[in-house]
Amino acid sequence: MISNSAQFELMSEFRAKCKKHNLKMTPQRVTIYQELVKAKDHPGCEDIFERVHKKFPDISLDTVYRTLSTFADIGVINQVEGYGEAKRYDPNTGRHHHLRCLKCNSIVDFQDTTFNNLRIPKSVEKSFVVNNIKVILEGLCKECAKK
Amino acid sequence: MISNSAQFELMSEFRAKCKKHNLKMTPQRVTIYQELVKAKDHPGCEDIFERVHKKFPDISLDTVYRTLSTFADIGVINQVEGYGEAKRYDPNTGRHHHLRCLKCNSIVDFQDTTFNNLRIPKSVEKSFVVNNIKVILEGLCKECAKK
DNA sequence: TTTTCTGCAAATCCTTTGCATATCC
DNA sequence: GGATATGCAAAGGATTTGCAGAAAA
Repeated sequence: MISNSAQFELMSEFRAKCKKHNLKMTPQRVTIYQELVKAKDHPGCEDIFERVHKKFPDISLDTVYRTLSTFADIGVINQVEGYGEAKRYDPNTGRHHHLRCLKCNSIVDFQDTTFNNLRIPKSVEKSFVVNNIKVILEGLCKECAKK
Repeated sequence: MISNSAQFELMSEFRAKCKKHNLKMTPQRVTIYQELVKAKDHPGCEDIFERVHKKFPDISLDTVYRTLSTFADIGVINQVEGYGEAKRYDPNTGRHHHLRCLKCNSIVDFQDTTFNNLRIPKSVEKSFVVNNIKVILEGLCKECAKK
């Protein structure tokens, strides 16, 4: 549960970040953000739309799409797996890790012994059967970093 | 570059796995698999289709979709980020990690100090600007593991 | 008043499905 | 010969886009 003061703080941060990026405060944006903060299930656009729609029957689905995308752009929220992109496949079924460029979407394999030997935390073992550990480094590849 | 003998070995493994899962060997499947093994770019369905199409002009796009999906099911290849699923968002922008259930698609946050303190490998630093490290444990959640 | 956002509708992209025919074992 | 795979066409789901009117700064 989030305390009232924490919620208030989140809300001011949100307003500050919007201001910084010249985003106007609209009731749609506020409602969507509030609904997001409550969510513990890493919801998709449709999920958020359904929840927001109860309080705000006139909101349209594409506003939710646009808003979530904008929020992610300015770092108010994050996108998680999946990325809404097309499926991609890897013929290398051995242990390895990925660099993922956020700009050009390239994925490059790399090896690292520390990452290979990560142990599953005890606390996780009790509630989850882990098949595999993925380590993904997200950022910019050499070419994209130049620009 | 993959040596001829390594390529031959991959091919026998491939045939063995197909046999085990009662998959027939068709020229489409062989061609798709060969094209995949050569790929270093974690291609999508459309990519594979274009490459295969040059050698095999009669192949259809949906065969490629079906085949790649089948290959992933039997573990001949792996799906990587993205998963072809809808976008999902996380209001928690702080450091944390994810458990991802492969069956029900739930994503649950967890904390772990070891994972929090992973260092970016030196070899990576030279060729990549890392924004964030993601650790994702994939497997089955408690409910799905029961079945 | 100017810039930005929203809702609507249409378009686009990715993926799956049903079915008849062709192919593999 | 029997089971399975393929190609075609159509459907389905997710996401984006253009545009005119509405709302925020």
